[in-house]
Amino acid sequence: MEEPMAAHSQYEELARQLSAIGAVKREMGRMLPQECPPASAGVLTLLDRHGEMRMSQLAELLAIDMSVTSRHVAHVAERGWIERKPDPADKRSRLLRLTPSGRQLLDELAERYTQTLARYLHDWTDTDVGHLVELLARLRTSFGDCRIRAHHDSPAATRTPAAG
Amino acid sequence: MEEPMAAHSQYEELARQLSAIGAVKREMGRMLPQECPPASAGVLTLLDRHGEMRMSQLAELLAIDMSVTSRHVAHVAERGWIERKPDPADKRSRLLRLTPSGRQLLDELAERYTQTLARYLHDWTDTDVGHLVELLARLRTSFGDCRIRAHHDSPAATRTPAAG
DNA sequence: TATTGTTATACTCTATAACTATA
DNA sequence: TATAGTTATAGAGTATAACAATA
Repeated sequence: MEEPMAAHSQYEELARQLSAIGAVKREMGRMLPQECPPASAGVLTLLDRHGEMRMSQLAELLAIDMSVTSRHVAHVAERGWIERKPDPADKRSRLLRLTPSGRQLLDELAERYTQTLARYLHDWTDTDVGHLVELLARLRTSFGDCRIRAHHDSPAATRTPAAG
Repeated sequence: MEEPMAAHSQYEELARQLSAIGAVKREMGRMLPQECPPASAGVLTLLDRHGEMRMSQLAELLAIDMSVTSRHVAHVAERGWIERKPDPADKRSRLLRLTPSGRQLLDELAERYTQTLARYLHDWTDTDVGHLVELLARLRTSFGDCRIRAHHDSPAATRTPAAG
């Protein structure tokens, strides 16, 4: 028997846990190689999963403003991990794509992530990890779906609201 | 049938989800009142739950360096949300305690958190929320337990390593 | 006129190191 | 000598606003 819209007694506790999970994120970040901050790893991972894309799409996937995305992309491009090609369909756009060097770095990242988590989560079952992954993904979806309509009337969400 | 130490195929996915959960944290942070950034809310919440404590204890609970804790504490103290009393048992220490004003702000925070989460998680059951809270708490524990031994030999973890 | 992407500026959060005052 | 706490400095991350180039 599930109870949607019930007491909500655990909302404050969830807020607290979300606030405190930053410590775990920071610890994961310390495992990254030099020159590759967490934000860069995020860019590379998304380009690997979703393939070639434009800045605006990447900003949407990262759920951060495009101005911030632009900086992160410049960082990884300067190090040769991605390439930026002009978009033949729209000369304002640039198409982002992983380079072989970037893919090699991703292999390194995957190994470090796996080693780190294997050490910290040695007493977790695959089922536990799967549940957590599933619930985190669902949490992001629940927030994301609302975010579109919540802030402004514009459907493009991760854009600077353009002058006030 | 659970399988501890199995394939670990979902470790990369967990790393990705942890990286992306920042968007949810930021959205929660936007619901906070002026003058009260997320870090201040964390300080107040912990003092409410654990009662009067010293700086070092708070830093340990926040899982951040005491120098950072000092800044956050100064911020909330300047606004009258906590008071810092000298510790009669150790003149170097200061005892932190919520003020009535701070408790009043906490009531406001709880209401905002609850309203925000009730809106975003309207289709979640209490069981779902409980699972997520439980798994996040366990994740922090798994990382925290390792962190003590991982960095240095000293058992006091959240302290600047004192000169190199 | 609107949109894509970049850059400048400011703010939050964190870590390191140097410092003080006690212990 | 070691510890509790503060402050100065540096670095990562993000948001807002102004801008250039193109649609």
